[in-house]
Amino acid sequence: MKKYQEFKQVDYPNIGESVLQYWKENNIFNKSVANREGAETFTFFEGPPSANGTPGIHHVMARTLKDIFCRYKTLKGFQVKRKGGWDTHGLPVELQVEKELGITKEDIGKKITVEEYNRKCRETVMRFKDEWDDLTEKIGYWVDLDDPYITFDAKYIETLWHLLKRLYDKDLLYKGYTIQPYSPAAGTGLSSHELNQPGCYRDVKDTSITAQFKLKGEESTYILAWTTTPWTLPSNSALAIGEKLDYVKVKTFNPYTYDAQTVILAKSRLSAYFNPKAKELSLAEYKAGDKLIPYEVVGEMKGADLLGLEYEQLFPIEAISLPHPAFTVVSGDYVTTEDGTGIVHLAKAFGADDFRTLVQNNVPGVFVQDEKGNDIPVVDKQGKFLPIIGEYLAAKMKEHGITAHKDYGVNDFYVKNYTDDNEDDKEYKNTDVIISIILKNESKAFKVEKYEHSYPHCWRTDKPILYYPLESWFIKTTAYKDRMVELNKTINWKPEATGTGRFGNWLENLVDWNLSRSRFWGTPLPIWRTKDGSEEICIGSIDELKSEIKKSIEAGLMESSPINEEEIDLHRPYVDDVILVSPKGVAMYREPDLIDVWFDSGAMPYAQWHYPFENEDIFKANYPADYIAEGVDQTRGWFFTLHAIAVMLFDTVSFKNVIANGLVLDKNGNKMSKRLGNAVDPFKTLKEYGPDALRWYMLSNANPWDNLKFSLDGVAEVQRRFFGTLQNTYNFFALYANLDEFVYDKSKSIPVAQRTELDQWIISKLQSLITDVESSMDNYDATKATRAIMNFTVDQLSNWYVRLARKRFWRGDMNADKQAAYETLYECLMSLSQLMSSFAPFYSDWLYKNLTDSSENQMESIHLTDWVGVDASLINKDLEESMDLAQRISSLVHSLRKNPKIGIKVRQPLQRILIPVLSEKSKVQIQHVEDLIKSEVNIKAIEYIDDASDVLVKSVKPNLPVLGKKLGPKMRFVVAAINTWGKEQISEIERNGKIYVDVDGESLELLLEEVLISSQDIPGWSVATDQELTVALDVTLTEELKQEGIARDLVNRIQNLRKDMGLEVQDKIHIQIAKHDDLVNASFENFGSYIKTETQALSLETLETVSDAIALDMDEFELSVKVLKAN
RNA sequence: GGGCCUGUAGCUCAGGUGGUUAGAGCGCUACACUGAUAAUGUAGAGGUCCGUGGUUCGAGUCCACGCAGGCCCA
Repeated sequence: MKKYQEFKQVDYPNIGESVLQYWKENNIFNKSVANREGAETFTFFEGPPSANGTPGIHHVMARTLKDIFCRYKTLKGFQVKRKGGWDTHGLPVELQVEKELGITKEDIGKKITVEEYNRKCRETVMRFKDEWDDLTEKIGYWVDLDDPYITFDAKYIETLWHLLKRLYDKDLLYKGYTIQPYSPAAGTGLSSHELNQPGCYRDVKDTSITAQFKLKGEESTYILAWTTTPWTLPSNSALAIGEKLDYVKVKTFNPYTYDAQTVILAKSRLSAYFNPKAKELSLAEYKAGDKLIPYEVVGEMKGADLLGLEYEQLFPIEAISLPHPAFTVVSGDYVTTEDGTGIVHLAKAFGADDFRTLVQNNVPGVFVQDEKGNDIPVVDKQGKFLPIIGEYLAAKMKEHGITAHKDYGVNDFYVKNYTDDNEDDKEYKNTDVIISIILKNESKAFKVEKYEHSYPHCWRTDKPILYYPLESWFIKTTAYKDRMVELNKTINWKPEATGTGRFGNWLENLVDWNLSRSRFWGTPLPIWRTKDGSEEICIGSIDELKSEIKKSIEAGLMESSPINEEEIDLHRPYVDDVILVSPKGVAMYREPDLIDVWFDSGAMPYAQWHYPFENEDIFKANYPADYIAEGVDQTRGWFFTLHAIAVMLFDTVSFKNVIANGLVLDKNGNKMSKRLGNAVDPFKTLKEYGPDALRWYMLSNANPWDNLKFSLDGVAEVQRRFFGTLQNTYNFFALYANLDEFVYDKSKSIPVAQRTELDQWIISKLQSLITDVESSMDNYDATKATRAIMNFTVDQLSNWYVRLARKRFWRGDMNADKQAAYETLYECLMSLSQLMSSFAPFYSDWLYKNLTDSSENQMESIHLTDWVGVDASLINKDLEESMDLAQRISSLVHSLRKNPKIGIKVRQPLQRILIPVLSEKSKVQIQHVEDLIKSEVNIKAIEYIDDASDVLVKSVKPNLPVLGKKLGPKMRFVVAAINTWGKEQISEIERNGKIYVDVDGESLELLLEEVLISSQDIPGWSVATDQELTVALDVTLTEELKQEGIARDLVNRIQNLRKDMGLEVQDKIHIQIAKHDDLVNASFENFGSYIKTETQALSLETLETVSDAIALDMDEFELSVKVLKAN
């Protein structure tokens, strides 16, 4: 019975499936958590995905990255609870439902009730859960899928309400407004997502005005500002300049009224406003009506010089006059001179930049008061001017005799075409045009023209949108900005720059968090208000809601509770039907907004455990997280909301270590998309390559925080090179271990110190590998860890250890040396299975089982084992250096042998190599591995050349890093001098430890350690060198060497014959050979026993002739040979 | 427009604190090995280190300005 299973070929996908099955049947994941009960916790937070779409290959990346550190920490002895989660709210779900039902947002409440709509959302959002779970399992992402948190769950929402109330109680929740895209035609705000719908941005021709703002206290001097939205001009309350930009003062005439005037604009915009042909014209000779308007630059200044200048309000309407510092010049960092005048007109209500700039400068905006005393803009929500402006414009039309396609009443001044008036009417004039004409007539317009630009439109009504102030609820994150910045510095970000740069800068420029969303499917804002806004209540729990409902029913405001007590649902429409009663006995209605879904996910550390209503102990043991990982696109999303809530409410970080991973692109570096057809199907890839190679490829190919150019060829390469090599190594072990009936038994194993140097070396290398993997993983660097494991497996273990030790496994019967080889290889494979288990969880477990099937005290799975750390006593750096020399020397000899001038194949033994040694130490180091080198490159002896021999030629070069610090600019002279040195100077510095060099008449002392001495040549020999190492090869072929070469050739040919005959490794043979020339005959005579041993021949006969012989091609000649299988 | 990331061989990527001749794997070419064999080894060819300036005795590495691609935000 075979102790170690052997495999002809390996079906990696099948390993994945069968190991997965085994895990399920034996509950391995649960055990891996349960086994660590009572141990220190390592906390991981799952950033919830949304299951309303199918998972892609990038999710394999993200989920693998999450998985590996949890597995690693489990091995290290921590208990790692990982609760899965689902993100279920938000616009994408709503849009998908609307698409499927063929409805729009307007239809909600009309064609379909909110109740039905939300039920549909609830169904849709988990549609692909099964597919997600399937992928999660198949890639080996261990996370609790049976009891995940779900953001639409009433308990989950209850925690959110609790958190919101805590914010409310700290005065961090307030109602304000912000400038948002708004569709007057649809009467709703638009999300940036809606704005990014194809076709939203359209090229339109709008009337643009360069308006003239008259400076106070100066005669006819104007600042020019350009706008594509003239209707915002009545709301102007400041002008912005760029402080570093250059501006000019120009004397000229108004092109419409021909009045003499002085204007100010950016210097680089001169040519856009003035015809160069007019430059030579004299101002004095100008006559009103002349087409070419002369101009003269009369002053120049920086933007900073303009700051604080005051000007007259453009539309002097009493009701909208403002106190100082309105109508002054302020600084705006976004001002450019790409178009316009380099001066930007600011209207607080109609631009986000405008709003921000004016708030920063404490400049009031143009607003009027409604009946409640609230500020409202002069444009109403239907998109038309309030009568207060309408009256003014209507009066001005009359005054200037302006006629249009219709009679404009005070309520007709829509700022965009929301009326469906016929724009093709010859007399058609919109509000922008009317404003332009008024300004032209009043000498307040410098230039009016049609301007084509891209402007966003409402995707539902096709009408242009407005940027408009909308009411919103905010979290006052700015109040905690400094603390957030401070605590962020304690977070270990991978990569670091995302933490300091992208996230750090974001925190530095923090604005208050706009929580409000005007939608249907999401967490409702738990705030109820009286109609006049004077009283309000924030509800923080279901119990509180119930008791407030009770009060309200008692007060007679509701007949019964709209909330189903049996099955509590806190969504709309039920909460909207709840009317509460204020302390003064007034009815309170819920603020209709839903909250930003990012609050949902940012609250998961608390809500996943229904804290503080339940599970306080679990929460406390698992907060904050030790580790999280998500895409870098989440920086201002999940990473921020986690951080913000934690800092504001708990004064702590939410996570201590975080990896922000990059994107998965296609192999050409393009974004993957289903539409373009370059998306990689994860299920198909898994089926073809299995989970381990896929995971390994993704981790090892590039750092996770860089974008990954995903290529199936890369996966195949990992599979072949790494897994294939490892599998070959295992198979090699299994084949011979089974033949020798070797079974690993630690208690009987030979102490490492008694094994060969090769064994000691690979064990030492293995310890170094463990150190590397540990430190990489402790530093959240999986790429380094996987690369180190690969290098060890392929280069050290397989291509050096196994290759050199091969014969020990198959020659002769079981003995101590053989046992040591088995044990060494076995120990390496066992260690590898644990080291790689985090990254390749399936294959490693399978390997572990194959290695331990016949062992008595095996664990059920590698994932249930304890981490076997480094045994420092087994590290032998000296030996590692020796072996490194052996590898390099062998490589040099190989390169010499295949040099065209020499051309002697490895099978032909050679007498000796010569190695110059500069110190006794390096000589001893090489001597340690002499036998290995000799057998590897097939030479009989190594001879050393040291100072005592006169054939050694040394060379010297400067030790630049050392000398540079000492000499600085004198370096190159000294370097030049050193490069001319010969034997004499070298021996002088070696003898005295120093030497003097003349530079420019100055004598400089150079020390021995400031130069590097190496041997580079042996006169009369072919040498090969690699850095300080030099090897010479003796190519003399003696008779005996030739005979041995022939013998080896024969062995080689007979081994081929054996294989062709289909013989098993242990089969014995008889050999008959026909005699050839003297050299060949002598070879068989002298090396007969060697040939017999190697080929497992019982006899070797040399005969005059051999019947039924095969002609063996020996390159230079042929031999008649017959091989018979022994009985 | 702003912030951040990336740019090194045909491809995928390494290249502490600046140091003489910039590395690995894949691919390619040649050779070798043939009891790990649908494997493997060795060697070779292949580079304006995105560009331009600067700092320095010396720059792939540090600084500035650009270019190209990407992400996020306006």
